[in-house]
Amino acid sequence: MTLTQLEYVVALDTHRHFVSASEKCFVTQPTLSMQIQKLEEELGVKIFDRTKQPVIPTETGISIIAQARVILHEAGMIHQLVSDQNDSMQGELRVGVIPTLAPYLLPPLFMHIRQKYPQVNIIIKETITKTKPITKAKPITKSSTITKTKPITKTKPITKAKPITKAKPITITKPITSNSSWSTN
Amino acid sequence: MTLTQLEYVVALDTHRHFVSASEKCFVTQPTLSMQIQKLEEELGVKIFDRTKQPVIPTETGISIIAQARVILHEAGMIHQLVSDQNDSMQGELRVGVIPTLAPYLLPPLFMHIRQKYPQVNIIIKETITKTKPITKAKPITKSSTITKTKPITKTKPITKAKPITKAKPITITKPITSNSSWSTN
DNA sequence: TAAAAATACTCCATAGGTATTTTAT
DNA sequence: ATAAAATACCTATGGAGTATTTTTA
Repeated sequence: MTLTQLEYVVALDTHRHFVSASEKCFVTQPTLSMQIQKLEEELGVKIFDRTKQPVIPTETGISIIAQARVILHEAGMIHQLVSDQNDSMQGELRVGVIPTLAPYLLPPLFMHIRQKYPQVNIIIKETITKTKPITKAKPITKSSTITKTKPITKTKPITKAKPITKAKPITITKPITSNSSWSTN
Repeated sequence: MTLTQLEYVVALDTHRHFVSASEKCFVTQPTLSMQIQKLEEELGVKIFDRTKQPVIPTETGISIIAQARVILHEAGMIHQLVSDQNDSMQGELRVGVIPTLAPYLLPPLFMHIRQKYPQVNIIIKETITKTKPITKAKPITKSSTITKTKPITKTKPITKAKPITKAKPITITKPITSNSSWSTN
């Protein structure tokens, strides 16, 4: 059993026609035909009744197709899950610190946040104790829209602090996208 | 993304060790290693932190593994589903009919039931109108335990009725079993 | 220095394609 | 007669193996 086979089954159920289904899957009719045959053979059940026109799912076929949809959906969630994890933390994080502590507190915090949530823009405000120490920040939203944030390049306090050594470069790893239905990309 | 890859991921999470995991999957260490790398590459995320000993899942890895388990479970349900459909109807079906109608009613009914629910043992009782026409039958249970039923061979009324022609042989189609975790066989 | 994981290659099983035949409208 | 699905055959991608190197305890 392959995710691809399940895709084909769902496509065929949707179109009830081998040629149209195969086109939607960007493969040829024999390919789709063969893969469905293979799955049927593996499961030991006919999924579609080809004697009818248009093709119609069998009794068991109906439940198999339903389950196939579930699986493909769950499979798609994996991609979803990854991009969520990448994008979930984005926005501004405004931090106020008193100058004395800044060099000690900020660098490790910074490194950690930059690595884990590269889309979070940290804004430091050094203040003295009397003024309101922490500015109310814009909420960090879970969003997939790319809100352009200014890159974190040499904010004042950082330059004063101990230089961040061995900071791993923030690599933008783009997943290899495919146009399959269970891929969310 | 492959179901196999997800299997490997789950296995590695379980054993936290490439060699042991690969053994449980009946493949070699490089094979498992490669497939996990491929998946990581496709998703654009490291799933496991190999710098630690034993290997531990990354932040995102944890959620991916959880989802992988869901998918494999749902995939296993397909096999489950098929055997359910085959085995769900089993037991005895006692039918009482008056002799006059028997030849007309029984053959088509019989064929249908034998084809669809081969594990159902049909027991016919021909009676005259006065006696209780339908014997209370044992409930047809949904069970996976194989209760040995007497094969349907030449029950009285059938021989009298019009011979069942073109009855498709009840083929026991055994799916090609594999010992993978998402296969229920 | 032993293990554990990654690489390098080789092989072959099979997904996929092209051409054609068979089977239904 | 025509469209649809199956079959035959070929190609090539990639899953899996063996051998080896790199790497971490």
